[in-house]
Amino acid sequence: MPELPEAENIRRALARVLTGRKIAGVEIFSPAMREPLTPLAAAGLEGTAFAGFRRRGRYVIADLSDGRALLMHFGMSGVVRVESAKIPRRKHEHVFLHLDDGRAFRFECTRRFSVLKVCTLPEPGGVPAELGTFGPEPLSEAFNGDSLYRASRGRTGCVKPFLMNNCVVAGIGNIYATEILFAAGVSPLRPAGELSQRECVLIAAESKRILARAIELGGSSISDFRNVDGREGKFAQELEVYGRAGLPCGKCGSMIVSQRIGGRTSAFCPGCQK
DNA sequence: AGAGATACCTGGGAGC
DNA sequence: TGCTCCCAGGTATCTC
Repeated sequence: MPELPEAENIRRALARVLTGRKIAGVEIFSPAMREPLTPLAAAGLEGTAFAGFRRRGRYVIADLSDGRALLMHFGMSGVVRVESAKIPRRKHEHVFLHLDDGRAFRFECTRRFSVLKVCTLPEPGGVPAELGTFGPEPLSEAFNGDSLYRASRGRTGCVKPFLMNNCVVAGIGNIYATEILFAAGVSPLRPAGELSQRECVLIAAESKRILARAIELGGSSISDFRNVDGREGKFAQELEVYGRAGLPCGKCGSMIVSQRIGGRTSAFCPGCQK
């Protein structure tokens, strides 16, 4: 499903094919999503152009020529395509933003966990209010072992939900949190506040390495910008523990176990992760 | 403030 | 075969 690396690849692809392109019309087919789509139709988007594309965590922010922004989140099944509006609508395509060249920005979401909404920005280049509490970007210098160590002090909850908290670091989801903690050799059950500084340095470093690698591999799967479903990204082949419960660990041979932590399925290797 | 539970939604798979 | 049940996922919102 789309996580940060997939959102980054979607951002890059949209920037390539949509920057400068004008919206000619809005067509909504099924308004019910995480937030209703109906306001999109009344937002007066006709005639505005896509000025640029940014990303914050798993959100992609499309800056519009009128100073507003189109905020998008892909939930767990969101897919965007830019192709002819004449291609018959797929079952779960909920909205078309018609473009001035006969194509459409087509938003598909099977499980309706996605977000697509128009936002005002607090200042030019700022982020919509709902993203204001987000912590640092994992690939930025602001996120490092020291910052993670400081943020974790006093936290009694498990490290895995801590790492998945957008306010701590933006955009790390279940799959990548699982893989990062395996690579760092840290059990997902460890209380965040008990991590050593050295472990925080390792977790931050592995976060950057794994996310950068996944962005690199995700890029190749969407070259034609048709199918941006994260499940088809090549990083899936490099997962070491996620989805491998019951199978032997590739490093030590121990059985990978699965446990619900913070309401999420978590796979880890009891031999490698302490 | 922080932690945990829950609702939202659909398709796919397991089990009967 | 068809039915029911459960699970997957991120986030907002609720309670404690």
